[in-house]
Amino acid sequence: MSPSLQSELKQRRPFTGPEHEAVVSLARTAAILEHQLADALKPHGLTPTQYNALRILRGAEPDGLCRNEIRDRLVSPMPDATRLLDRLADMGFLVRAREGEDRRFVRTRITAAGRALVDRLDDVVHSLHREQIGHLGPERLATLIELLEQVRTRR
Amino acid sequence: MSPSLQSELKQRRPFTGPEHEAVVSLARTAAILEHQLADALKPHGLTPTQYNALRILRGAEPDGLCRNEIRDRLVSPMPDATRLLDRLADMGFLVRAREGEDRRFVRTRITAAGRALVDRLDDVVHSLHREQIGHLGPERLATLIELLEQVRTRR
DNA sequence: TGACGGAAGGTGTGATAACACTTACATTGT
DNA sequence: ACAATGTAAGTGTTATCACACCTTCCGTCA
Repeated sequence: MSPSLQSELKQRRPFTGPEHEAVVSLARTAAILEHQLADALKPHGLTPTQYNALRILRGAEPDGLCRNEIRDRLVSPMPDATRLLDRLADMGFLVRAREGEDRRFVRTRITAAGRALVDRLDDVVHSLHREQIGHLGPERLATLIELLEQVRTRR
Repeated sequence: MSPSLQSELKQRRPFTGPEHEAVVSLARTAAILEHQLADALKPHGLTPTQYNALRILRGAEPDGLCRNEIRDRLVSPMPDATRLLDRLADMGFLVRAREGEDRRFVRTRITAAGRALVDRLDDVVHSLHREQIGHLGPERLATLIELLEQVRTRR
């Protein structure tokens, strides 16, 4: 067991096992990184999830996406994507319209303002990422990415 | 770049670099694991953060802890620990009292009911952890733990 | 001693997330 | 044709989070 996380959390008793420590370590690391992202985005008036949604919509240009498709592509699963998009629409960063054959679908598209904002944030977020995790270097980054994928796919 | 996460999120354009992929991968993996934990705890009426707080208080027996100490030990940083503890107090899982010399401190202690609940949840959570991440085996777990610690400590 | 800064804790309020439920439309089967 | 089922989206409500501000209390030092 690594003594460091234990002392970080000032836990008296050790973890019940390496699985425990790994899951807690993963949760804590992700929470710290996301908190830093939230701080970086706050001056621009976006939350991490909102930024994520706008990025998804930019990537889906020029076709746009329906609500559930956006929901499924979000990094962290979110019910109630409706009101997430409502807020972004209120801010003028996306527009929605029922169009096409199947009238159940609402096509959501990023606006010019939304695209400009996301483009502007690219540098901010990219440099944050480098700052957060760049010190690992290519080799350890590759290992980390591989391990995380193995966690998700249970391989 | 791993093709898998890209296809998971159905992103058309690739990540801007390994740092980007690693951070997104970390966030997504942690979100999935936490969501599973939330599902496992829901039947017992606790959120992951509440469970975390109760675990901390159990580990701090018999002295208890003050509010800020609990806040700092939480896996994911949380302002407003006051009302987190309020809810747990309302449920009868902890008690608070001003005692001791310095009257600014409020000592928080887990109750018998709270302790019984956390004890009962130990098995649930432990088997969840094994299910979530046990397939990696000791060696890869150790590597993962080490890498995550290096992310946090920027080494 | 008493003014001040800092720390611990709490409160008010708005924003966000989570959950159950409802509406609208499309498809399938009889 | 039309009821049954399934899917997309939205709504109502509650719980929780997050921020700014306030109160109490301790320690320090002029």
